[in-house]
Amino acid sequence: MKTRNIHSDLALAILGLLSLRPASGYDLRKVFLTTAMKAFSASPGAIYPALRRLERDGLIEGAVERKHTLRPRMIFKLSGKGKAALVASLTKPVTREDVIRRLDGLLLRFSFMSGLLGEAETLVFLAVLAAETQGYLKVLEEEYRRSAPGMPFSGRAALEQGVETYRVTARWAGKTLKELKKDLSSKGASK
Amino acid sequence: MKTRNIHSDLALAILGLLSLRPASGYDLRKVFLTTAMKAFSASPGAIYPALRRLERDGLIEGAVERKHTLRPRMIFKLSGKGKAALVASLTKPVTREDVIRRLDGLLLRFSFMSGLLGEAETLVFLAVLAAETQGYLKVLEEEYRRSAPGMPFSGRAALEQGVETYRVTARWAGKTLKELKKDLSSKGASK
DNA sequence: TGCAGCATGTAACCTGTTACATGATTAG
DNA sequence: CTAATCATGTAACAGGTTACATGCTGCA
Repeated sequence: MKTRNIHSDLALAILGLLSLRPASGYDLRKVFLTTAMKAFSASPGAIYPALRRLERDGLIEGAVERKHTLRPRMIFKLSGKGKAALVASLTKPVTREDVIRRLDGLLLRFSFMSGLLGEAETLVFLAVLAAETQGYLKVLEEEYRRSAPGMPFSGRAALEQGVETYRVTARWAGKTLKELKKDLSSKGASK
Repeated sequence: MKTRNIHSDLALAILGLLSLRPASGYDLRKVFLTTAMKAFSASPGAIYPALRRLERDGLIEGAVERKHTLRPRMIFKLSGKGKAALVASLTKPVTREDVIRRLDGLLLRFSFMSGLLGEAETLVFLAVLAAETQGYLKVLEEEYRRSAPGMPFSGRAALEQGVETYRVTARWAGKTLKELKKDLSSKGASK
């Protein structure tokens, strides 16, 4: 069975949220408006077309609720195919490119892993993420060393922000990886 | 004179780079491939159409170099109109929305300010950026306090990454603001 | 001779933005 | 009664991605 791949972060976010509980387009909008997922588009012009595409591809299924009343809602839930596509998307290999240009997407994928992937797979993801982030940090630090002296104030400061951002992310990934490893080994011991 | 506004980060990055020195499409690609601006698309399918649009709108001007040889290059430089549009784009007010959804764009704008804006304007930009980042950090921290206990491991960890990222950015903005203020006052004193 | 790098481009496809539009329900 | 909120959508437009395509130049 060929699982269609998910193209955009918005589609991934929708599938992830629907993996937690069924929801209407409006429910999803509220999540995007009121939680830390504000980083995503909450505009109807993005959400409703995305839902239609996901339904067209068989990744989600909509059911009309309160059919008889005058204000029906479309409640969507993840299909088997949708769950497969979501899991496939979460387990895609992590590349340096992803770390540089799509870090948000990587964090989004990670945020949904607990309910959908085993701890071993989550661990692999985190390990690669930590390594690649650390690696890119080194590259950026080296560039800073070379270039900073000749750069104008604002350019240099902006580069500093980039370095510091990757520094905390690398630290965070390392810390989180350790936590997860501890979880795993304590479970292994109690077995 | 109505200065057309710049729509994408890529267009802004191109104009910013051309404000430093004229360059060909290929030169720009190399910058995107080899410097910290890797975060931008370096694909020809993005850069060349963007250059054509900027030229169409009169923001840049292309001149064919080495016309007589068999391998001509198009060297683009910023026009007066382009510089005006760039300055206008750099001085647009900073909103909370920008901090949440387009932080990269804000940093990009900041990175080009030194040569194009006065220190006073740069200072205003940084002050608002610092305030809004700090403000959103508070919101995220509050959300973490409320939600973290009930969240699954990976969701909570992802939220932590967000909090820590905004924390360093807020700190960075505050620190950079202070540096700039010191610069300004020492110049004022020596006058 | 052949390969890496220079230099530019096109086309199909997908997605997001902005702005507009509609109508129902509920709280004050 | 009326404003806010619920709930869903459409259309024009712009932009990026991927993949493909072309031909030159310098070097080994």
